[in-house]
Amino acid sequence: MQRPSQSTSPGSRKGKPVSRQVLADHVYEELLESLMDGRLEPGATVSIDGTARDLDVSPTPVREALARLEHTGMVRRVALKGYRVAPVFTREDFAELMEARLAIEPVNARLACARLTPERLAQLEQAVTDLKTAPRGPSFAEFRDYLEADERFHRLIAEQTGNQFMVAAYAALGGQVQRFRLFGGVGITDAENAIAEHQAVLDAMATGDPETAAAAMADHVSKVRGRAIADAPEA
Amino acid sequence: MQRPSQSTSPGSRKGKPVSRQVLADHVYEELLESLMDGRLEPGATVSIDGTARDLDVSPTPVREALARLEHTGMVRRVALKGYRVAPVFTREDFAELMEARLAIEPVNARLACARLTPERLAQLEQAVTDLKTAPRGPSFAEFRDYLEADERFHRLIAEQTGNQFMVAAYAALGGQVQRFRLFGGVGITDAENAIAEHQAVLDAMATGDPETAAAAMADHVSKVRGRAIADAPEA
DNA sequence: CATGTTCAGATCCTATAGGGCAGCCTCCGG
DNA sequence: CCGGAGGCTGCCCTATAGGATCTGAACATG
Repeated sequence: MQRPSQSTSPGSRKGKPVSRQVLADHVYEELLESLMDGRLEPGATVSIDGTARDLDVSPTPVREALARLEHTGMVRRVALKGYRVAPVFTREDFAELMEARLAIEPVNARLACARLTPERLAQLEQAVTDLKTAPRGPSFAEFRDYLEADERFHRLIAEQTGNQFMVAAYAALGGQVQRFRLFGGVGITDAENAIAEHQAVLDAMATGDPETAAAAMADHVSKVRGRAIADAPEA
Repeated sequence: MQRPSQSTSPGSRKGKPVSRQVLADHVYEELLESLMDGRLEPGATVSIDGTARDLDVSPTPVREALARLEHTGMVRRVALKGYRVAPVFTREDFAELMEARLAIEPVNARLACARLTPERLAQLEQAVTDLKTAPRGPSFAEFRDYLEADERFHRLIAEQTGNQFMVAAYAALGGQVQRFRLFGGVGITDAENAIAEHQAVLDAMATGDPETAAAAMADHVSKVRGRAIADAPEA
């Protein structure tokens, strides 16, 4: 067994026991990254045994990781048939996703605004800065950082609400957004507009006016929806 | 192995292949019911091996079922330590939960109102009727049906939005509500008021006015919050 | 009495084995 | 040429075994 067998070195006595991981956690993260990066295309089957061979583990941790992933909507499971990557978004799916974001994200912005600390504000500013400086080339590897910064901005706002349930509700949506941008045919042609809208949200939150922040977020999500529909006229 | 070995009888040729289940599904439902019913109290450890012995299965399906349950927030996992039932709600947790419901459920009511069919309306009416007729005795077994009808009413509205993401967002909250009512010290002292508010939501939806329905739902959730805080003054 | 140590049981975690089912390919008879 | 039977392979699902780790209690020691 190639178990890491952590802390066999007798020297580091006070080695941080921070959230020790097990194989299933690594498999989960590996699969999640593959899904986010697009290495696993929509509709592709995710074989338990095959994944286990690829990652050089037994099927048991893979099964556990996939059971968790199923709840995120990234993969779907059919009993006795196996797992497969969730199919591509239709335009209706995208409309539903944006409808849900419109219901949740402005509320997040309002709540986050009320309990904003300088430290958290700095994190948001960093995200917007990363958004501006990230390369936006045509290949995926080139705008990977852009998407990551985008998602981070929204996730930070959700976390800053301090409301665990709003975080959970957003998490049920957040992963889907990035996946859609990979496979929905919508690239980042809207980068300039999106950056300006993110900046507007950030400014409103820095000002400290919750209603303005909520309005800015609603405006952003609404415009993202409009641009995506315009960019991807096909099904 | 006591595998069901479905359709070994040669007679039934076209036996319906209705969503074949596996052991992990049964274990999942069994654990979920135990959690909802309160047989598993908050903070109690859920041993993988022990549960496997109780249900007379091997630990593998139990592990898969618990991995799914973890994502619902009903149980928490610590690596190399095991699973335990999520702790009791604090008053802050409850306030957060109601805040999240206030953000989501009125939107659900508005969306559901727009695409209401007679059949779906009948389902909602049935839920309200069940709410009125369900016994409301002091013991859990007596108001189990009441809680079930309550949860069903809200879930139906979420499903009637036709928006899979709103359903997912609500599902992240729905289970928590029932659990809180079991352990939060709040019984169903508010039954009469709650029934009237549900009826108001139903009437508004039947009328077909989305904004009135949303307002009625917001009013209901808001008042539930107020009553719960009044009923449970302790931590 | 307080404190550190040891040990045993329970538990988690992973690997491996085997049963059963579905799809695919080949082969053969019409 | 074509359709079906049969074998083969891959996969899912569950059980079982064994190593690693944690917990709690008994016990020794200052």
